[in-house]
Amino acid sequence: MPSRSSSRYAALGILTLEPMSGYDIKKFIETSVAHFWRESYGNLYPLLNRLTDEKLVRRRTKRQKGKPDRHVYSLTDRGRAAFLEWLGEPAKEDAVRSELLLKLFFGRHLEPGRLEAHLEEYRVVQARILGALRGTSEMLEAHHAEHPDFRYWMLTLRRGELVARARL
Amino acid sequence: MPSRSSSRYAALGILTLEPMSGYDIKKFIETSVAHFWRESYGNLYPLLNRLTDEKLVRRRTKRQKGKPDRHVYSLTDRGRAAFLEWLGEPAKEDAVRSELLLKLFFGRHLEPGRLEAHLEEYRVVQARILGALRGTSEMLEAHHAEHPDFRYWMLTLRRGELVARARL
DNA sequence: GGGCCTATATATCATTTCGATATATAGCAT
DNA sequence: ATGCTATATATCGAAATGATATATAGGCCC
Repeated sequence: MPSRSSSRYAALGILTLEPMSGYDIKKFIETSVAHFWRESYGNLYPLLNRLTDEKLVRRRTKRQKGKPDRHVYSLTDRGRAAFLEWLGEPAKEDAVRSELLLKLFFGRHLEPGRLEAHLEEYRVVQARILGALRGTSEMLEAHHAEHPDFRYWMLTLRRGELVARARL
Repeated sequence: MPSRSSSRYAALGILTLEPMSGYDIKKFIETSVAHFWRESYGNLYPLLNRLTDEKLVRRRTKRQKGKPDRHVYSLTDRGRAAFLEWLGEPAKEDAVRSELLLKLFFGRHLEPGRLEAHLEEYRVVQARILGALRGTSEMLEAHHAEHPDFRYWMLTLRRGELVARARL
């Protein structure tokens, strides 16, 4: 088993778009794939160091006054190859962990009102996410015509919300 | 922030049903909530030790010939109280990480056939999960009439599969 | 009856990941 | 003046994963 985590490929994939700093990568994730992918700094920064050691990315350091040095990472040929190889392999099953469903599962122990409150809150969160995503996708349509895939995820999430509504 | 992981409450919740060993808990998870919750032994065993130290569960050891000692854990009053408190709190957002969607996101780099192959594989997996779940729920309906909640998740998953089909 | 697989049962280990916190400053708003 | 937000990296403990080790009973297959 390679056991290489998919975090690394997420980072490499994002670097196919353009060279970025760790901070940029995090920002990019939050404004595009946040609804199905998350990264923490505590994961990202050590990861970028490892990728640099393995020569999958190249680091260039820019000194800045006031702020810490800015490390800009760009993909190497080896990095691109590794990314493409991963991309072609079948996707691993998602590691799902839904606290909401867990609470529903134990709903018998809950006084009736609470359960509905949990569900309602979930619905609100879903609606908020949907709204945010709609905003992003509109922006992307305006700026990046080259990503026709994007509608897939919007569809996915919209259906996700329908599911949430139906559950109520 | 309490930062208490929900793993502990999953374990406590399962122990509200009856006293069990770590092995039993794992088995229970696999045959009931597997489609939205997973636990590994590497997490579960240390967790049970911690819960014992915190007096949220009580451990009784039964010697067995051939097999290792069997540790049966039962919920204490404090454990039950902690579980109920957690149950009443709003559910945290799910930590989603979908490798499939990530690969779709970078689908531009993929030769056309591959993308469909990923999706098709996903659909097959979804169908398999659905089948397994149907089996479990039928069994539960026969044996445990006290859990009317169960239909929720079956609905949830069935819709999940519809979403997957729609995505294709 | 020998070999193999599955189930029972706990434990540990390296690696990943999360979540929180620390540090430092520029710029904007109140 | 004060505080908030954005920029930017880094580290730490705790939690979680996935793999592996150990040991044996019982069933199945040929």
